[in-house]
Amino acid sequence: MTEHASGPGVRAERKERTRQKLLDATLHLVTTRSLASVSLREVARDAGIVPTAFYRHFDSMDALGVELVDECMRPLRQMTRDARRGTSNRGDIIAGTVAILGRQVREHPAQFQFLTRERYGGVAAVRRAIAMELRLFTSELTVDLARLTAGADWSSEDLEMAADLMVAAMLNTVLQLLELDRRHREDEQRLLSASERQLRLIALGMTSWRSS
Amino acid sequence: MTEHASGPGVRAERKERTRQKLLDATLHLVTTRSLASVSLREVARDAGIVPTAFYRHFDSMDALGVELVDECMRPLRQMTRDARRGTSNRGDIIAGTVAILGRQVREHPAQFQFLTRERYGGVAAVRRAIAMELRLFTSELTVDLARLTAGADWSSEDLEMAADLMVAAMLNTVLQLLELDRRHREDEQRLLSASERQLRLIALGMTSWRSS
DNA sequence: TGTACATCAGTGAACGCGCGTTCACTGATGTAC
DNA sequence: TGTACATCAGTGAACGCGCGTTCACTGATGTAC
Repeated sequence: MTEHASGPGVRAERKERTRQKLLDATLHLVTTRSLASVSLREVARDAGIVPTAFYRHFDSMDALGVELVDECMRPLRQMTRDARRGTSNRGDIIAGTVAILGRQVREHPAQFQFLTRERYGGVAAVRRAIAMELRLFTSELTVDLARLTAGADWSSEDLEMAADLMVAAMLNTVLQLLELDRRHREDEQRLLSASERQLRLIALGMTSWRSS
Repeated sequence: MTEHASGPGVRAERKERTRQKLLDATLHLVTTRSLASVSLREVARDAGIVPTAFYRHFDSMDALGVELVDECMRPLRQMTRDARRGTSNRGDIIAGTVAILGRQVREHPAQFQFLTRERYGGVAAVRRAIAMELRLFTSELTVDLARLTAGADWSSEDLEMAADLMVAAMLNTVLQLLELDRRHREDEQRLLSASERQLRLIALGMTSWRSS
């Protein structure tokens, strides 16, 4: 095998490039419509291959959708990592997190569009994949909150409740950001400011929780 | 015209019944898939008429979808009215509201399913109709909050921010309720309890807002 | 290095199917006198 | 009340279209010797 000595080889490289073209074409098509209404033939056409060649890469559009979830989750995971790093350096966790959220949505609108639209969309396998990733995201935030509230006798149930609320608030912000993305960008700061105050409101509630 | 003297007439009654059958059939089909993937022929078949007769009632599936939004909004509007009535009588607004939310979702799962799934679904006209209704819902809650916080110098912007957060939290609860609806109902109370604590956490934050 | 064979991404014809929409129609219900 | 005509919800045949999927194929790339 040439591959072991000198890399993936020309054929493997080309295959990977086509595969990526299929994913990109689908992501592009799905910004204006739902995944369920995008056909295999459309995707193949936009990727520049014949419909039958699609099967060299994915078993079905559903399978492609699941792969696309994984790819679109990368900005979200990056966001978590960035937020963690920012936390250890500066003081204001909330301002930093919201800024990162805004930047990620601005830079990867299609990915967030896909995730939020298909979260309750028509393809069950895609729904499940997104739900799993979001559960992971919430449980990570729960752990972060546990660290931040150490000593204030929070039950794990209440920590999860608070994390869930924060994730809901952030997802709501993402949806609002995506909605205005198509009209006027000037409102972005207003939205991010509201998002920041929402998280601050929750944090403020947490300082009084149980101790009130 | 017989109608003016003795009511809608046999023909009009039958037409209305068929129209309702079309809406019901669509609502039923849409509990497992997205509206965009439901065909006119399927709906007609389930309603017991020939595909071409569909056009006697709606111009297209999109038009039917918009009508369906209106119909599905009724439980939500009822919820708002019930919550208001409960507020004036008893003391604990939050517990009452969450109980009403749980009851409405339990009694009208298909309607909530449709609204939450199509909120960011593939049909633009339906998305717009739902967005309009939810904006109305949030603005009504903003007014309620203004009444409750009278004297605590809240800006209208902050009131809207808080109302938006509460609506996001409640929608998140609705989505979670619908997810478990298909598995085990025993968790319903656990979810509603978490939802109640989330709203309480926000309310707690509001009491310290600005005054902190 | 050169040759003979294997692999496999992409091709193109073909299929049967359900779709939305058109059209001329039927026959029960409604209206006018 | 009885009759003649109008309305219109629902019928059924027909259309052209894009769909997912099958199949045998081509020819460039990879492998073995």
